[in-house]
Amino acid sequence: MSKVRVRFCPSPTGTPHVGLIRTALFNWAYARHTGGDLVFRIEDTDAERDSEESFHQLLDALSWLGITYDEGPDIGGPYAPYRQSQRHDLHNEVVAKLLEGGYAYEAFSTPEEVEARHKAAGRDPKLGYDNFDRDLTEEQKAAYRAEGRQPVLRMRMPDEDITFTDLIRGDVTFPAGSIPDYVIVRGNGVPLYTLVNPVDDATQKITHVLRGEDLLSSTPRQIVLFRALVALGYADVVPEYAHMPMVTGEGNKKLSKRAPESNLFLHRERGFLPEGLLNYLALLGWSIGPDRDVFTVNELIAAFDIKDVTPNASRFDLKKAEAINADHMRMLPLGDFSARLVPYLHAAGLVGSADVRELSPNEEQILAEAAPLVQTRMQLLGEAPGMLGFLFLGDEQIAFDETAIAKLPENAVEILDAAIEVLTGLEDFGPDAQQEALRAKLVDEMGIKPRFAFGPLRVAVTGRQVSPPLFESMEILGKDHALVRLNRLKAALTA
RNA sequence: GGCCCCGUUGUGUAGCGGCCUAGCACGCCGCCCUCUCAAGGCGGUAGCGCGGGUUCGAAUCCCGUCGGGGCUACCA
Repeated sequence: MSKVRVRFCPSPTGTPHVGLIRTALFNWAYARHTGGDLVFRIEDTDAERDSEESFHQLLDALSWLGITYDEGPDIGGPYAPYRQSQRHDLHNEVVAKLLEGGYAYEAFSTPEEVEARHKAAGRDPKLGYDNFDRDLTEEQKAAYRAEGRQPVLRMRMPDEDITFTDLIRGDVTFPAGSIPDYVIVRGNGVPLYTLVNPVDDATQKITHVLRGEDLLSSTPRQIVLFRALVALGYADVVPEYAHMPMVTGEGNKKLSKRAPESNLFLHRERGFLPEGLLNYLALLGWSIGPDRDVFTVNELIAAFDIKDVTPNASRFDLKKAEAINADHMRMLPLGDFSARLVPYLHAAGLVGSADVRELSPNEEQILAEAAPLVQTRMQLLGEAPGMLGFLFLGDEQIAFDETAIAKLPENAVEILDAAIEVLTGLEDFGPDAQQEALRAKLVDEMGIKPRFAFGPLRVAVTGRQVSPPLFESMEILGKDHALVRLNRLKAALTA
């Protein structure tokens, strides 16, 4: 069997969408699994909507996720160019051949005329194009031209059922006559996606077209075109097709570009790990095995087969995505985990650089000691500033959370006083020593329940109700700063 | 309207005629652990859309039906 060649061919409009990325992921996983090639092609055929910014976002997205391709606009390859807008000569050449061979023809009818004919014949006016111009004589065409009409080019659909075997869904048949002759070139001479996509797939020797279900119904059209391309020598064979289920949002509507959870970069900003997001996305329509849903990229590649993808649409569930991401955070070696927190801490203004290697010795030390405290307490890297901010801020910068203050016990000041006294006298400021001493005083002697005894200290030190473990946190801050903070809350409460 | 696709707990899935009194994960609820929150442990909640067949036996096969989705552009 010849080498698998798949492609990912987005049009550069808007910011990358998770559904789009899932398509890229499955193409990539299939290529890597089979030892084939992934072609990255930009379908910038629609000058109105396409943007260079969007193109760069696509590159950014793939690079962030580690979805590597073997040929593409930025790295070249044997079937260059990889931007559709640069392949017009080829497209025009094919168009000429298609016309010449009678596979396509010029059509002059306006939509209004088509509709009028349907009505006149008592048919549903919404039926679509009626193949009226199929056999126009040269005289008729000349007459239309004399009126100043610019013809579109339409593919001549055969009067027969079209069946293909979808790798995910099995045999799919479209009855003869259910698809009208469709437009491949606009009146202004610009070719459409319907032409250009199969032509590029053919000339770039794509063997498997793995794409979204929304394109399922355009497949018979493309197969007809492909057959013509084979006859004309542009293609070797009609590729295999697989239509992946849609990713839906609330309700069951397809996830709109508007929905925040569709925006890939928003997930990155919130602190998804690429491997976590990839893992979750792979779960949308695929599973690695009966009792498992967390896996590495390499495990995905080893196990992935497009045939195992389910045909039913799946809903994007942020909660589950975050849970999967949390698992990946815990799988990270500590050093790696720490390093990945840095950009988020930096974005919040807590450290001087987004690069671990450029942290100050002090920042580096705090991070090294604090990271293990929070690795099981976070689902997203973006939670780091909230969780660890108090360690990087000065004592005076700690803002006491209002609801945290409100929940403090009546005798908070008394507790703080006792704690200050106990801690001041401590030689060993390690967490065990702190705990032992504080428990003896607050819990055993004063008879306060642990959760109330330590609450005020937590608020004093971190400003919040929820934080990393208290004693370890105070150890990182050091005795002096811890005491300053305890006194500071006491002052605030007695003021 | 026409054509096509899809239908297992709230969500994602496993299931491929008997292993299913339907498994796993997320979610949700409870308990344990516990300095908070997590993590971890234990337990609970909830499903084969419906109706007919075929079969000794159906979530699994067939038909119908209902429901959801996609396409139906000189967008991609």
